[in-house]
Amino acid sequence: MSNYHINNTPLDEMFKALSNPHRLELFYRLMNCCSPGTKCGVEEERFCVGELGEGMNIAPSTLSHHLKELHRAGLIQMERRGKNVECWLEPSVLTELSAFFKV
Amino acid sequence: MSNYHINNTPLDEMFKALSNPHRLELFYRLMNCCSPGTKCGVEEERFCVGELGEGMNIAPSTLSHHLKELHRAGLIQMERRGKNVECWLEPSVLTELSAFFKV
DNA sequence: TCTATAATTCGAAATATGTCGAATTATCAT
DNA sequence: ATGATAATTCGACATATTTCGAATTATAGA
Repeated sequence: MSNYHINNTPLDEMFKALSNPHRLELFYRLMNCCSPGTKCGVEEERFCVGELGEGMNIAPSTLSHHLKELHRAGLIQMERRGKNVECWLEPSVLTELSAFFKV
Repeated sequence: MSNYHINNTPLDEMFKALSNPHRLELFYRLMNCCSPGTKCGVEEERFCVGELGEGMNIAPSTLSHHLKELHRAGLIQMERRGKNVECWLEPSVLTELSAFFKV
């Protein structure tokens, strides 16, 4: 049986986390803000939960739930800073996912 | 909104197809048989449905269902040859999925 | 044409997921 | 302390998914 893991998370759980359109959108937003040289490289400018969900038309509780799923799957990082909780993405996750599909 | 598609399939549907352990296993088996130079490069030696599911302990109807899902998501190819239905994987799918995660 | 094999379709049942609103917790500013 | 803002937890409900067995279809061979 395939037992492929990335950072101790079974790969199918990672894909499950990415299999919902809202969650994929959230992940995608973090992808496009955390590239080296752009926004989230700088710690002070990470997205907080509320910002991340802007324009997505989902309840705050749903947003929270989705981000927790992404976090549980090891896809994103979360950390409270004051009233906000900041989210970001470790580039190594992208590298390893990319490598999985590498021909 | 993220509208990332690969071959006309929304990316979240591809990940949904890969989000089930059995389906991921099936996909993985095809990945490890269709690399250039190995098995499935040669048309005569592609896996058929029954072979692909060997040892997975799922009913034939379940196996069929899962492969259909992978096919609907554009992840694998299927074609009847006699009594069997052959399955294989186009390398371009791997390339594009890998590219999505490329930092 | 009849039989065996490979695979699919169908219907049903159990389980999981996505979503919301209400209540709660955490933190900051006054 | 009190109030305001950000986020989470909880419970409920509707919908989707996974799985099976039985019935069906497709094909090859005797």
